[in-house]
Amino acid sequence: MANRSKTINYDPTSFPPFAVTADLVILTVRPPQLEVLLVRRSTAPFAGDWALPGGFVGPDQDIDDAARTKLADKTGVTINKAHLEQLASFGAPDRDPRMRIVSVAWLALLANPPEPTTGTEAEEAAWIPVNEIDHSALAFDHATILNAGIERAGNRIEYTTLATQFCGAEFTIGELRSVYETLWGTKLDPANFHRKVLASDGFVTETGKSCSTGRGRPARTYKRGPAERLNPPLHR
Amino acid sequence: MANRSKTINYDPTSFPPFAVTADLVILTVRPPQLEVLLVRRSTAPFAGDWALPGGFVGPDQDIDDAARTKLADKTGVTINKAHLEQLASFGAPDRDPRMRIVSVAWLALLANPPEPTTGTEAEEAAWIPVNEIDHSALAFDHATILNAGIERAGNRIEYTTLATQFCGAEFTIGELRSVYETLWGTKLDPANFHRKVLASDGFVTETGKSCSTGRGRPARTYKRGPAERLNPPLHR
DNA sequence: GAAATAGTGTCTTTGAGACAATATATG
DNA sequence: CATATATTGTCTCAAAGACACTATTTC
Repeated sequence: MANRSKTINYDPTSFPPFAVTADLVILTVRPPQLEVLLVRRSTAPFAGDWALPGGFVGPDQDIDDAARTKLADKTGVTINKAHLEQLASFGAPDRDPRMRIVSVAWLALLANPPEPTTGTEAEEAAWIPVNEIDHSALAFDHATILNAGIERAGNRIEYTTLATQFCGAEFTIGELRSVYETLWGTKLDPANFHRKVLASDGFVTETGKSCSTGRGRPARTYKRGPAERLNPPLHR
Repeated sequence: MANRSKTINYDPTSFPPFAVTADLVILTVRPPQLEVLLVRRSTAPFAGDWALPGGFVGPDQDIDDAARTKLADKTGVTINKAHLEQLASFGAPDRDPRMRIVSVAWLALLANPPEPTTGTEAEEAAWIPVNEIDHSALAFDHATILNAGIERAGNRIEYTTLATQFCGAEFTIGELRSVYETLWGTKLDPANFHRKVLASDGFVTETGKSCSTGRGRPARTYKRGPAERLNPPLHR
């Protein structure tokens, strides 16, 4: 192969190989907590530490397919029921002590996830509230990746309708509001939030039904609307 | 190494290696045109086609360092004079016919760049107006990457002060406006734009000087302010 | 003076946010 | 009834955009 650069001038097949992994920040909202799916590592390095679920990308596997597969593998949730987007790649030379590994990180947003399926694997997996996580105890550079995922999720719901991905098929405006409050760590005015959501074209559509949530007046329920972008956006 | 997944269950050192490249979308604004730095490939595959500048990440090289190095190599511009951020990674198995290559793409924003330094390389390099590019003629999946870069740049300048990266050290409000108009492909009201920029705290700071731009009343000049985020944001 | 660009003033509309008021459930 | 949540109404303030107007240059 010809050189493509003066500064990096070699045959890439001649040096120790890179491996590429797909690592996932899988978030769910259980008000008032934001939770992330973590696995406990059973082997070195970082044996016993919590880590993001992830795995190597196969030789003939598309990188998004690796992410989708891992998501289904860990949560039993197929891609049509969740949101999955690429987050960023992390590739410091020493981020994994075993070999050179570049991690392509993904962000997944999920509603009402089942308990993690540890069945076929030796690893322990669990939903952990993000504010209970000791970031310095996460394996590799996963604390950095987790932070990037949480920040991205908070930003996304400002301009897109993705907050509904954290709700079931039918939900109340109050439930949707608690998603925002959880991700943003703020309290929002119920009255103003209500009006803004209904005014945002295509954000939610009425089901015609109501549901009692325990105390208080029963709320009307809604389902996801056709819009993907929020117009106008919501502000923290 | 232990298995980290049921679905992907092998020793990554045992399969044909991945290579990782850093590919750059280097943009500059020469009103009324947005231009990108492309190199003409001299070898197969895609010999003779235009491609994004890029190169392999070295075995012990941080992925951002590979991007910084390539940027300096191609433009002679050091990182302090430009903005560089990670865009996304592209890793379809067949995106490069030679071998498995995952590309980490980066976005660079530059003002008044020198002509590309083709000196030490055999490759032809040139600034090409993006609306003159035949996307189907770009090598690999670089059309996709280029589009992602242009879209990202347009979004970034809504919420951040990065538009000033396309201006020289001192610039007029009109020059700044033409950056927005070029990236967004719209015309903005000069009066409202002027007021909004000056009202946005820390966006620009006065130099006290003026400059004549040919015809019309000479404009005051400004330099970049301390702010990184735009408050309130600008809208298209 | 005509044309061009810079910069200011002002009015209208829209959305954000505070908060009062009403509606309907549970205990 | 007290309390809690849902939903509607209303008022105020800030920002967006339209656009008239003034300022200062070149030709």
